[in-house]
Amino acid sequence: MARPTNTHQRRAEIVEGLSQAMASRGYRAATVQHIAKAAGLSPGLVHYHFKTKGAVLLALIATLEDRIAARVDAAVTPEDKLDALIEALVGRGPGADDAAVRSWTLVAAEATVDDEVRDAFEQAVLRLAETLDGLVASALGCAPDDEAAREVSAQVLALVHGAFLLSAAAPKSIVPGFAAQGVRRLLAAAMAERP
Amino acid sequence: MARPTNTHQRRAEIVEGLSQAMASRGYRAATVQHIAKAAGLSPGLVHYHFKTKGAVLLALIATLEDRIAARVDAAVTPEDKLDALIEALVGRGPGADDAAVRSWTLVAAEATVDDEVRDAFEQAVLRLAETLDGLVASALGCAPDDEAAREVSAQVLALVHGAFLLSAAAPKSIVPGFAAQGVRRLLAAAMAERP
Amino acid sequence: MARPTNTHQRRAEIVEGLSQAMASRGYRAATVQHIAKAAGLSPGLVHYHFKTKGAVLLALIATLEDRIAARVDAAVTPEDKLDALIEALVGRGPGADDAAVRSWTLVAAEATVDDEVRDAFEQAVLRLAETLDGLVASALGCAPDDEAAREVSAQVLALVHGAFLLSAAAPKSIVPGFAAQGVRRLLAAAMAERP
Amino acid sequence: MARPTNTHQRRAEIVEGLSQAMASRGYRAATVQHIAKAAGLSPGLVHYHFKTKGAVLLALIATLEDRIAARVDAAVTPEDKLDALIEALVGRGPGADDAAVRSWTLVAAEATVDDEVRDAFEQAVLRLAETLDGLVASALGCAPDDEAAREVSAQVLALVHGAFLLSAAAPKSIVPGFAAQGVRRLLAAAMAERP
DNA sequence: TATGAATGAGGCTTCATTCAT
DNA sequence: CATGAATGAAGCCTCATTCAT
Repeated sequence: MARPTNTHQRRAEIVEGLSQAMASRGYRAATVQHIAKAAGLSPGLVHYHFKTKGAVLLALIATLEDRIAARVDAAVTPEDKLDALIEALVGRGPGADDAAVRSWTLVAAEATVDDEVRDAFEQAVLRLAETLDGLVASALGCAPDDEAAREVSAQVLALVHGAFLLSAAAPKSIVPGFAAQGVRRLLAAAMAERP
Repeated sequence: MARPTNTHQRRAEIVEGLSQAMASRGYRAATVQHIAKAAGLSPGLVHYHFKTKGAVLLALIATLEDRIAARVDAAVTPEDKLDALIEALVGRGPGADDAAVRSWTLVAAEATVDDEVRDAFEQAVLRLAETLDGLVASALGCAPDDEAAREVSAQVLALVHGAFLLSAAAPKSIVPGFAAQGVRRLLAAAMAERP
Repeated sequence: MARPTNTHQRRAEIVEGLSQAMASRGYRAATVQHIAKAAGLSPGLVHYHFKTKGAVLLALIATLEDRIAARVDAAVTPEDKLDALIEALVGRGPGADDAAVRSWTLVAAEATVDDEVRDAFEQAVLRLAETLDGLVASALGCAPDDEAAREVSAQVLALVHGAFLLSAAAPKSIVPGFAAQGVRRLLAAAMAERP
Repeated sequence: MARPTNTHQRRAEIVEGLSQAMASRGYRAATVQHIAKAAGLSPGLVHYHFKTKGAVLLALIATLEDRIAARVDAAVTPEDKLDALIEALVGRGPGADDAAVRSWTLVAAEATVDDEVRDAFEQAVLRLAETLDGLVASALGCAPDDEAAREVSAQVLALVHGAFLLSAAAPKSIVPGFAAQGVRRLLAAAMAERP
């Protein structure tokens, strides 16, 4: 009798709309109008499905994290998983989504400044870091909670985030592929340090 | 007779005001009122000295770059200069200015999204990178335009930027000092690669 | 065969929903969503049964008036009827309905400002006043259209409405029971004035 | 050097604008646009001088209370003061301001529904009630904190508020002057009750 | 009848910028 | 140079109402 609900679908569309809008103008400048237009919806509908614009951003964080995790899960060996995680964060390889990677960085920037966003982003990063710890430990041949593994893991995370930030903010300062190579260097040095 | 111009001083105060205001709220949310209040001035005066809010941001980029360069210049040996550059970007060591480092990251985020800011930020980064190239080359014992040196230099830059981004956006994901150690690892690995 | 119409029931539920919603937020802030939720219905259904939100308010006025009249009718002697009327308007006694009394005052407030509501509210008040005229006249022992009776009646009405308005808007300014006593005073004074 | 401040004057104009706008449409329907237009100002300026629309309402409460108190103060004998207070609340006599009296009732209605407004309105009513206590006590020839005096005072307040509410919401139900006579009746009855 | 998604007008508020003083 | 009031465009959000199902 009643209409079938399409809330799930619509919410996904709106989140995608934010991602598109953010990618080209940043979060603050991405107006609800922009989001709606990018999703092919009316502005009012955005607020029908999300209480506030901020709520869309939180949903986007969850979506991006899921997408990254999915790419890691799809890989089989630890080496492939490590590559997949890096590629997902740097935006290369199959399944690359430029808007998504740009959004991730812009979310980080917003997290710098908004408490609620920081909390959500931090949790997502910590979950990714945990995954990364295991992959790095496997590469180094040590336990996942080994201190060295965690340090390298954090450095890899920083390198990768910085690489994308610079690639977006100062494109001429980077060269394609340098991030992946940097990760290899970090791992190599850590290996060499081991007794 | 005419009172001495204080334009230079005022502009510096306004730029510093933006840095303060940005540090706690980001560029977009830092209103001209906030800038003026942080500088102890009236809002109208901001526009007397700068045509637009964007112009203040461009001035801030120049100021931040100068400050970093000054810290590098103050160091004597190449090793010290390298440390100084890293510390300046990560916000540690003497002369550390939390607002300045936060501002630098937030400028990077804005550069991601605003063409004019990107141009200015990119130029600044390229100049810093050039300096860094030399320091890295010196550490590796090769020519400054050696490809390996430039790659490592870019990786260092990425690592450092990422470290600060994460320290601000997901503080729990990082550990103090991990960035400096990461830089050492990158250099060590690069050394090891050399024939 | 055709399913039995439940329109009557539904309309009553919606009107009651408005009363509930108004009681806690006022008429303007009571959204159709609130009304529907309070009635346990969907928003669309409100507009299926009522053309506009204003139409629900008009129906509420009629309902409230009926309810007051019913309490008066249920009483037997003129004295009891008078008490019943006052208690109904002040919201005490058996059958008291806090939401209903609050709604009545809020309807009065809306009547102050909306022509259509004023017309409906005025008619209802005039009918109640007519009843009250008779009861007061009976108490005073004079004809229902005696000028003194009508004046006292109007004063009683004003006292009672003001009592409830203040009890809702400035609760600390009133004491329970003071309104009923005030009515007695008005009647006593009027009695004393008679030759 | 700087411009002389006109904040005080502007705030008063805005408050008066709200009073005008409210008088004809109620508080909720009085938009900031309406307020600004009634005051001959631009909408943005309203928010330059008041943080929110609600803040203007709070300022209006204070203004209305002051105005009433001023009329009472201007009278000399207690009898005159009592008359002045009643006339001020019912909106008759010299200094009558229809918009102000309508606003007072509409403020009461809003107080019914908004906590912050209720607090402010309640305080204002309590201060007026205290004044009224004294005047009634003087009329009855008893102490101002005599219980009877306070009861009568509250009844007078209720009668007067109700009278105005009805005069605005159901004009046909009232007759000019009935409120003042009602007050006299309340006082007369209270006198008669005294031993 | 009933549902709940969808629309679009309009409300409150913010803010870069201008300008009279 | 300096102040701070003033403007107006634009943003986020709400909500009565409509409509496909």
